[in-house]
Amino acid sequence: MEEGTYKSPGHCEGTDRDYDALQWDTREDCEVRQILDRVADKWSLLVIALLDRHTLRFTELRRKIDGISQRMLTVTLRQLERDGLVERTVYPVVPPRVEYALTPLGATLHDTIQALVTWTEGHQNEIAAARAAYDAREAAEAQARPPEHTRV
Amino acid sequence: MEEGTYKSPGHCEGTDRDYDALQWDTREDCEVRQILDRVADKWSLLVIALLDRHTLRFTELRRKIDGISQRMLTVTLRQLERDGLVERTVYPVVPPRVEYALTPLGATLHDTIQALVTWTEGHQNEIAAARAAYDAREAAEAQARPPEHTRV
DNA sequence: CGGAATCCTGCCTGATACTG
DNA sequence: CAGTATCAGGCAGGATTCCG
Repeated sequence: MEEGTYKSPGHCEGTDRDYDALQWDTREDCEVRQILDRVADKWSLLVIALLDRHTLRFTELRRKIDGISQRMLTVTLRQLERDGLVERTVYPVVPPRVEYALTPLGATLHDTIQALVTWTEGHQNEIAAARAAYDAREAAEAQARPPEHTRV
Repeated sequence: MEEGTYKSPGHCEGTDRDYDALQWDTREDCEVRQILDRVADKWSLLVIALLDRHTLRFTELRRKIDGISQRMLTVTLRQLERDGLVERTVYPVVPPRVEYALTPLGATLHDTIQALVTWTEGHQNEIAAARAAYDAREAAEAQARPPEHTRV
């Protein structure tokens, strides 16, 4: 990331204006897709969710977000900071102390993200059931299905 | 992906019960994290957002979601179907016709996701401004910063 | 403690060919 | 059309090391 290098994964030069309903994907300033990719990021979402009002230190975040590598936490925090969603405060003390907190903008996003978390918590049982049903169906079909050209 | 192989990226055996505030990350049935990773997926989010009431065919989704590979669309749709969020209907006609639509459960998720999309659309300018400010600050610091051990 | 730098692996994309 | 299969190439991300 040199400086302001938007690599723009989405093309942006999408000239297909035959969209009738929704197609904010590529067009519509094109930035929406880019921001959405950031916001809809696995790690970003967790960081935003955790920074609900209390500030957290780097290691605290690392510990709370099980499975994240220190590199990805760094990268994620930098991105969120650049996007103006998270504020990074460095205290020039002997053991370095860096605290992260949501900016006012980040706080508004937190509400939305929290809704997503709440939804997930409230529907995990239904999803688990759907998965079980799907897997059972799959297994049954695999059973009944003749081994077309399964070989071996 | 053999059949029901939950590889469980999150450990689940997290025994650190020193969490005081939020730590739904690893514990709390542990499934929340897994589902959240699915829901907070770049492609899943776009698919759900696009399937707002109208059903869409495979190719239609592919065309609307610029940048997605056919493989990832297939994978994403399968996962969403397994999670009971998307329903896949196959019409046994000569040119195969497969339609995807949100299930009732998926529709409830759509509302939440739509809120995220709306937030993004409504704040893209602020984010763009924050990025510009951040980049300018970075550039200024890089300018003023002495080339410590830059070599060459 | 909070990173930055490096290496290295694995997944994703993109292209192509083949089914039903 | 709606996939599945395969291979090449790139890059995102994990693990490790070292520095302020």
